[in-house]
Amino acid sequence: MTSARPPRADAVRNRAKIMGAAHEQITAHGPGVSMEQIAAAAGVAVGTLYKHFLTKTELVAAVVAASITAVADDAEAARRRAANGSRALEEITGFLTRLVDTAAHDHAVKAAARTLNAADPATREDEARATRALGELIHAAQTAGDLRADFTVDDLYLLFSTAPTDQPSAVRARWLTLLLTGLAAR
Amino acid sequence: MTSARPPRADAVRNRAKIMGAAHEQITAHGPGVSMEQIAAAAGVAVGTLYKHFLTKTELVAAVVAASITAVADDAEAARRRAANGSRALEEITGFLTRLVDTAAHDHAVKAAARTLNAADPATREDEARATRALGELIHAAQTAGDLRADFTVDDLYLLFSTAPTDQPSAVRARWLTLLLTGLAAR
DNA sequence: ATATATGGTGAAGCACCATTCACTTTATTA
DNA sequence: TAATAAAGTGAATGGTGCTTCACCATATAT
Repeated sequence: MTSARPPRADAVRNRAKIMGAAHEQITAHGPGVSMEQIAAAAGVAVGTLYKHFLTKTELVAAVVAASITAVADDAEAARRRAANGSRALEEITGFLTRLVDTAAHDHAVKAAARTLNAADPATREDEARATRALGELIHAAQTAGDLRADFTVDDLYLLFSTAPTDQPSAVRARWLTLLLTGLAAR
Repeated sequence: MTSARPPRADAVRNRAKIMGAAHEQITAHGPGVSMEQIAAAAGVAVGTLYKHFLTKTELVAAVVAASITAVADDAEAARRRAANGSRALEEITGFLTRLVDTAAHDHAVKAAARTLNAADPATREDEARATRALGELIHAAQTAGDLRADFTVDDLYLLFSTAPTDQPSAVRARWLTLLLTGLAAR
């Protein structure tokens, strides 16, 4: 039926260059960068961006989606380590720390946090992968008696979305400490 | 020396109208609202805004400063109640809850959180008032044995700046619970 | 080698916004 | 009441940024 001719070689090359430049620019300057700037970084004309992505929104979404894939991969790696015997709570805090540290100098990941539950099928699948892996980690930590029993994956997403990504590393560490041990006196 | 003639009556009236409209518009639509829109809401021409405030930045700063005054007043009221016998920790969580609830539908307060340590003398004084009152509250709660001993006013500001103000009330409540009791199993 | 559709180009259109300024209106003062 | 300086006006300016399109270049298929 839809026997679309395969894309031209230069089109494939340019698409990759555009995605790379967009990721780089959004990471550095936030989703506010102009299309002109992304085009310049990719070494193509603005018009070319529009041959590949109908709107700027679509381009940003593609970059964000790639970031989510990376996050899902990290979550699965953490679960695997926990299955091999490392402590699940440590894997959870490690995952969260890495995520927050990344977000601190990567606007793309930060944007991803706000995008939860609003994307294309492939991204939905990545979200599901992350949710599955994190859910298992949480369950393991609870079984080990290290994590409060009512903690959920949504809680974890909530905490990430509120992380102080614009603060220096020491402040981020303090934030995690307060979170882990709570405000109340022991 | 500087015997500047007192401002005209209509100028005073318009300044008030502008501040009111600006606060209202920023609360509703964020600091991104156009000067046109603020002028329309105030019932004056754009040019008039510029007779009172040299730039948009200055106008926004004035609105934010007013919000900070209100916050400082609230902090002092909470301290007063604690001095009269109510529990200090409850006053702290009450203060934080009110602040977050307000920020949830008031972009001006949210902007104020980002403005800490960067303003005119009067605002500095308001910040100092808030910090003094909250510091005393924290000390009282620690003396009562309700609050972790290493908690500081900066911690409180950190937590507020990371509050999920864009989430529904139930989520905000959950956030506060996690914060108070911590993630670790009891 | 030629044909042709796919991809690339970037100037121009369009919309939005902050800011300015020459001019008009009006509160105040004498 | 007349003079005058303060305040108000809003069209115009200039800048930025997304998006479009008529045209050019070239990779691929025959």
